[in-house]
Amino acid sequence: MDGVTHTRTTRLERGRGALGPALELVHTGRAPTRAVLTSELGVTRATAGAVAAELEALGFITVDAHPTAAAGTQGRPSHRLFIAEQGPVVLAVQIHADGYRVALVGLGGRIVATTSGCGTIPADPAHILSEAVRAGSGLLRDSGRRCLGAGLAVPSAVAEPDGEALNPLHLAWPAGAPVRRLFLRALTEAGVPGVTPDVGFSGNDVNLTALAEHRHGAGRGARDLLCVASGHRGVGGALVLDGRLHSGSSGLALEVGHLTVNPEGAPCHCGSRGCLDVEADPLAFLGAAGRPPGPEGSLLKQATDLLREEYADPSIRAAGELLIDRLGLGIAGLVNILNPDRIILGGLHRALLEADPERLRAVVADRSLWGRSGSVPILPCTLDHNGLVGAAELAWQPVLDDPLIVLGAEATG
Amino acid sequence: MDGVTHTRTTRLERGRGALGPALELVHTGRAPTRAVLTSELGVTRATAGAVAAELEALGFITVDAHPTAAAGTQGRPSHRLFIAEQGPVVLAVQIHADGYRVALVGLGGRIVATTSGCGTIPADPAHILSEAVRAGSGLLRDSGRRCLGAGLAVPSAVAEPDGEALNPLHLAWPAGAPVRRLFLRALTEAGVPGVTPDVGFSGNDVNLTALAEHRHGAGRGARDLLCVASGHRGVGGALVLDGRLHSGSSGLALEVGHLTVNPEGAPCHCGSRGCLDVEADPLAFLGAAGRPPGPEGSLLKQATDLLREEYADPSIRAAGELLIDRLGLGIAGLVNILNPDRIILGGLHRALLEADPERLRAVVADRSLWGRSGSVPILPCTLDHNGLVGAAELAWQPVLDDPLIVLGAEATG
DNA sequence: CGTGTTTTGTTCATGTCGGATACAAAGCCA
DNA sequence: TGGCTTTGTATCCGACATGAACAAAACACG
Repeated sequence: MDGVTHTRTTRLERGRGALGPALELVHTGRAPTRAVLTSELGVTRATAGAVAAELEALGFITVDAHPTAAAGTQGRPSHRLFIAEQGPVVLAVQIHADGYRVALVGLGGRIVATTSGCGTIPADPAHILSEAVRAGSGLLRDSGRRCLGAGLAVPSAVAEPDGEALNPLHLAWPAGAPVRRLFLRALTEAGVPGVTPDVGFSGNDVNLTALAEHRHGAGRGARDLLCVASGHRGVGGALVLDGRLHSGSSGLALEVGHLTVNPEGAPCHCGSRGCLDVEADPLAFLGAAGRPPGPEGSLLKQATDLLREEYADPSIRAAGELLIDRLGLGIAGLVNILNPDRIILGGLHRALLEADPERLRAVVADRSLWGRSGSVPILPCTLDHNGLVGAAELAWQPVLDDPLIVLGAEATG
Repeated sequence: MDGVTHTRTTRLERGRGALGPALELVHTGRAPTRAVLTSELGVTRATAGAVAAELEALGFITVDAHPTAAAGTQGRPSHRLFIAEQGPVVLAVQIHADGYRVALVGLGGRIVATTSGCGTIPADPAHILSEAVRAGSGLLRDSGRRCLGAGLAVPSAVAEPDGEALNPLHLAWPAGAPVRRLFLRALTEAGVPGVTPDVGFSGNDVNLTALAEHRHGAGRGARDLLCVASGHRGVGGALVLDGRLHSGSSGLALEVGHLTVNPEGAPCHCGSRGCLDVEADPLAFLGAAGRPPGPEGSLLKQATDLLREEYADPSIRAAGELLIDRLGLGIAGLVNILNPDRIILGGLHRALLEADPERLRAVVADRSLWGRSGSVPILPCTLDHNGLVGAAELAWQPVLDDPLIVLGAEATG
């Protein structure tokens, strides 16, 4: 029927009709049935039916043959749409202080297969990237799935457009390592296919956490989503605007670690004092609690364990409240500048929020300018492996923008 | 029985083809000829020709009948596109501390006619809005132009979605005055037509300055544009992302006045100390210069006159450098958070930049995190009446999004 | 139990929009 | 004057969404 089609994309490219929006609805779990798809897209049943048929033909979804009627509804039951069991995936790689993790991630942010490697990260980024990509390539072979792209998360700000890791914190990597290029080369050498010639995206892990949570977690439905998180050392931030990551003109936006939250605070390597980076990270909490970091477990784990298990201890509680107050001050400043409609917190900050939700919300409300802004919801992150899922989102994005590009790339797993 | 559904326009509305983008190109001066329009839109000559013909039929543009060849070019000379001489306009109103100003603004941000009224602003916003709108209505009658909408600029943060002036600085208005509703009512009573039922938009004046400069001034071509300005008291900010004003989820974004730039500084009404609002506005400069404000001339005028005429005086220079350092600190913080690709300064800050451009750029580069971010261009605003032009942009926006809506509204000036 | 009612899915004719191509027009250059 | 280059236009066609009519699959109710 509808043939091979498709000439050139114009510069007015609107994302090729309703296919892209439809796939995005499926991806974010907002299209459980054809009927919902119809209303969400705002098109006629005819169009939604055609779109669903095309998504099925492309292998993204399956439609149940014999729908069961939901209880208490009238009319003909709508066919349900499922993400295809053996549908395409993307390869996601995350580098962290203790090693790497690789996953195949399907539509809907579903982790299909995952593996990881531990050990100290060598000084040459190419080594660990190659190792991770080879591991991912093995997962791909085993799964028999088609791969549409790959994404990378690193614990560093990533400069656009070249994809250089500017401050690879707590890795032995040189500053400015061209991680995107190295990742691309590793993919090419391992023979990992993709849908576009420039397959392979990279991004700093807090940015990707925000993206993942926006699509599949605590940020669902938010228009302007602010994410603040502290994993190991330092504090990171990210902003999703209208469903797109705002990473600034050169990829360096939301470096929130150097907001001043304690004028008499500790000196920071940025030259100032009392930056969020040194006042509200796990090390700062352990210091305030009078528990110097021990050898076992990451700083984050030590700090969150303390918060979760010993918050009754007055000195721990005092340290927690101190950090909450500092964090709240920083967040209030961000609220005044960005006026997001939701804030989500990860890592240590999630644990702080869960230890005493009211205090943090009160501080933010108190220090942000307008009462209305003070009522912005503050929630904990909810996804596992959200950095990894976020890296996958980067790779999925071109497919969501135009699902038909998969026709151009011939590749099988 | 069937098919009653789907009266409404599709939610996929992409802005009706290439017409909107084409009008926007004309509006921003990037479509001088049909040939340029063709390449800028990325469509075929046939399409661009049809689009230009339609814009001409709608009365937005005129096409010269006998193009003159540009020197040194080969081939058939392209017909030039002009904004129609007697084309439609929008009504722009700006309220400021000393009165109001009204203008008819055509495509391209061209002020076609303007008038103003002086005097103290009465406590009831409805009065001055009515007076201004009546003056604008008179301008419209005299001009004989068709009016497509109206926009309002006020010196206050404006809360969305209701359009309330939260902090009408230096006006006797009550906080929370529903200026959008009052403006709409004044428009209706004066019989000013528009293209949509909810004609009439309002916005804080720094936001609108940013919008105007982005479209027609120093911000042309920037993708992420940050604007910081200080007019009378306090400091305002605004951000344009991808050509759209980012005003936050409730219209309160970029309230940059309460960034801390001097931990030992003066107390601010927000409860903190050393906020940009009280450390880098005209009053702060006059105080630092040892010149208490005099009775004649606005604070802004007194401050900028001092900067422009007496910068050789060491005490004036010292005060200027002090404010530049504080401003630079605040801007550096914003650069770290927003990573814009251009910054423009208005009001006092423009004068500070012009007094010593290198110092400000050096401070920002020094305090922003990455050298690359430090190289962000910092420019002075260039437009006259940029708040007024920005208010007009708000009114033009629906037309730029879909030029065909003018067909639905029957109205003549 | 059969008949309406409601909701969903599909088929087909229609219309709009932009692309592709061929051709015409309007200037340079020799 | 005849190429050469660039721009504008006429015509055809494909892509895609609409709208209406029809078919299908459930429930409601006498």
